Amino acid sequence: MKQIRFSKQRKAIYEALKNSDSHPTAELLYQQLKEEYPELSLGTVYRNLHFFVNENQAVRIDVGDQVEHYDAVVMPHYHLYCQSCNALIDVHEEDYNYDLEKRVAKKTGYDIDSHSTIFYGLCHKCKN
Amino acid sequence: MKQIRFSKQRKAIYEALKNSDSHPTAELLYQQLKEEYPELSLGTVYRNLHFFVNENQAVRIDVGDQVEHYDAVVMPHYHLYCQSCNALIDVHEEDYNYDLEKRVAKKTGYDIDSHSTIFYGLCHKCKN
DNA sequence: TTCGTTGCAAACATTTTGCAGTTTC
DNA sequence: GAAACTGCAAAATGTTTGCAACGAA
Repeated sequence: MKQIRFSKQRKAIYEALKNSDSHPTAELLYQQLKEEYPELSLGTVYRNLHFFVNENQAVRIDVGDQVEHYDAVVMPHYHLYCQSCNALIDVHEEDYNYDLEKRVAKKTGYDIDSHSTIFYGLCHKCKN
Repeated sequence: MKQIRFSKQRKAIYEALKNSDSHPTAELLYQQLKEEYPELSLGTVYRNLHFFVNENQAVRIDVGDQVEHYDAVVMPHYHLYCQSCNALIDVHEEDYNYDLEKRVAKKTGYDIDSHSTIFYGLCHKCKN
């Protein structure tokens, strides 16, 4: 049984992630945290983000822009990816459809754990 | 107005993609085509896949395994990504929900072009 | 004191790109 | 013949990793 330690880097990375609603990448968190922890390394950010995902303290979101986005909100929800400004935005207004998973599992015979749905389009700013 | 030319490489890549139902990556198509076209280059495969996506002759599917998958079936449909064997499989049994897009567009005020939903779980082989 | 965690830098994997030569129309 | 396309190889990008030093419990 592996012991878990809470380094100040780990705490800081988690706080920064939790306080962000922009679904930041490792690089973004790194840039942001470097001001307060100049000795911080990008590898540490990656390692901790993976650690959080493993511990169910974060989820990874892949929208197809070649970078991993992370979210400390682990409750399943949908996202909009703005094709103009590349923002990744929560969609609170539509409930995550667990029923769809059950229905597809039944119809297909696959075991289904979860699903990810991402909307592509334009955010409020960019639609004008 | 840019003229389009149909090189034998372009035709071969498109045929290979169309005849595959495994949602191949550029690398996979490259390996497969190299037998018949030993001089083929990976860059050409990438360039053509991007070309097809631009021309709406293919779509890119991102499942979070760090590689781009492509599909010559451009009609929107869902996919299952098997977390055990990493296969990417079509889900024909559930209709693509255009209504969801409309509903979310209305509720959120975003312009929505499309959405991607990927189910994560286990395929028939791997669930046993 | 132990061993989990870090910083650093090198390695790795995937995708993109510049350029000279080739092919399509 | 013009310009789109290719092959090649180098560059760019994003992520992972080995290792010695550090630090949390």
